[in-house]
Amino acid sequence: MARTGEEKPGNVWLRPSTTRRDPLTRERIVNAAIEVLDAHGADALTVRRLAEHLGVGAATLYGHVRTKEDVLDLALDSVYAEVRTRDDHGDWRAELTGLLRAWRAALLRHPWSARILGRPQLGPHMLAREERLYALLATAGLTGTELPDAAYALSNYVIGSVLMRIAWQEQDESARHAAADHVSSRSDRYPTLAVYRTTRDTDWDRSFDNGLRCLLDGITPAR
Amino acid sequence: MARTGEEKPGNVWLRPSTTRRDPLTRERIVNAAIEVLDAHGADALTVRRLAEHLGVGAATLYGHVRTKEDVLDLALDSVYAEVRTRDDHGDWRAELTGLLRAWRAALLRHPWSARILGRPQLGPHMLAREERLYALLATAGLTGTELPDAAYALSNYVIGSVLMRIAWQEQDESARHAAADHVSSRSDRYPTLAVYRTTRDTDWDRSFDNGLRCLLDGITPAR
DNA sequence: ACCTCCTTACGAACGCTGTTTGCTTATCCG
DNA sequence: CGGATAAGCAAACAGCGTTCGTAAGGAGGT
Repeated sequence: MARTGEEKPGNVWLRPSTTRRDPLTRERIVNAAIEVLDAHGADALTVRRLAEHLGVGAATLYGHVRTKEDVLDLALDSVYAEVRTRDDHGDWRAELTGLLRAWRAALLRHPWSARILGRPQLGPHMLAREERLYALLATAGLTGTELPDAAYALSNYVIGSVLMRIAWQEQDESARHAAADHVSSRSDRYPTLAVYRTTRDTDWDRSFDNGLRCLLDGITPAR
Repeated sequence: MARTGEEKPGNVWLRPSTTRRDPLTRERIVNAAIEVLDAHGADALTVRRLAEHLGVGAATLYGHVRTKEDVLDLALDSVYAEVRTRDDHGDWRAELTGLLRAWRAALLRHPWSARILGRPQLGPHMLAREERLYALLATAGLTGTELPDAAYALSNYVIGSVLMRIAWQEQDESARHAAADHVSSRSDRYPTLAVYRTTRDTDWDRSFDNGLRCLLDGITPAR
């Protein structure tokens, strides 16, 4: 239809694009997925909606990705890309704290990540973060099984705190009140909870740092 | 049809049951759900399959439960019922360790639980477990914000370790090998991982206990 | 013994979901 | 210009959670 002799100079701008209107790529799919996830949550990401968001038919996505789960895995690794792995404080302990805080913060910025945390991650950014974690623990002087054990403990702690935080914040104000009432109205059965849970407009970040400090204290090798 | 004059003595045993063949209850539903979940995993639990397992139509379930998610929440609380909350070691620390180990073990016994951990739990058994946790920490001498902070840290750690363990064990042998190869073949990019991850036929229980010890060391109030 | 009430059960349908198939369409190369 | 090659996609499929109107069957009054 185009590209004939009657083509006039300047028509480049009229033709859709020299290469098929910007080609669908895995990267574009993942970015669009993250936009949808951030804007409307994990449940809102359906193949059809994602395709629509890309101005594309649903079946087209399957040319670039094998399943929807693939998209989620890629999206999560993209979140891990936000974690700064180099950040020189000199002090290994300060740096480790920074790494884990950044890890947690990145996940909290994308609450839908909680739904995907429960499966093995092997993406490059995720592995880069873990490499950094191991390297810092080595700097700290850990060796043998102590090192993976420490990495395991710290990872568990971060993952768990993200999960609980998101679970708590994703229910609305009224549900939280109802939960608090539920406990305090059964103070006979839950006496200790009734006392301490009411004081629970906690500063999550401070609590996280506190627990992390405890862990790091325990992990530091005996001297 | 029955119950007429032609009814003969002894026929009680032939009639289905005096009260409608044992009535469907929320409890029966939850137990059946756990059976299906344990036997075939989280994905296999569909409303129709659950109904079939109960010898009942799918729509019937909605007379006893508002949504499928309700069933999952109830099932998870049922798992928490397996956690012994009283178990006198005298020593608070030993008891706390026992409680958290039992908590983790119960969840690991039902790997589908990992899919549900990411939402607020308010069931009676879950609350009983948490009350026990708070009570033990109070016994340990914690007060003020230290107490919920410690509970938070310990919970995070348990939840996280369950999640990671299940994520890892749910992929088959070949996938685990592929993952290990993937890392060790990129030892230029992941030097520390390549060294320590290969030694990773870890004893998960020992690692868990190690981390827990670290946490408890850090949590114990200064004297 | 019959009729009525009322709880309980459920087949069928609705609007979704992720994924596959086979055809159409657009671009590139000779 | 023509034929090859790749990309895009409507339609269909099987299955999902959930709703609705209807049917079934024991309880209680007459």
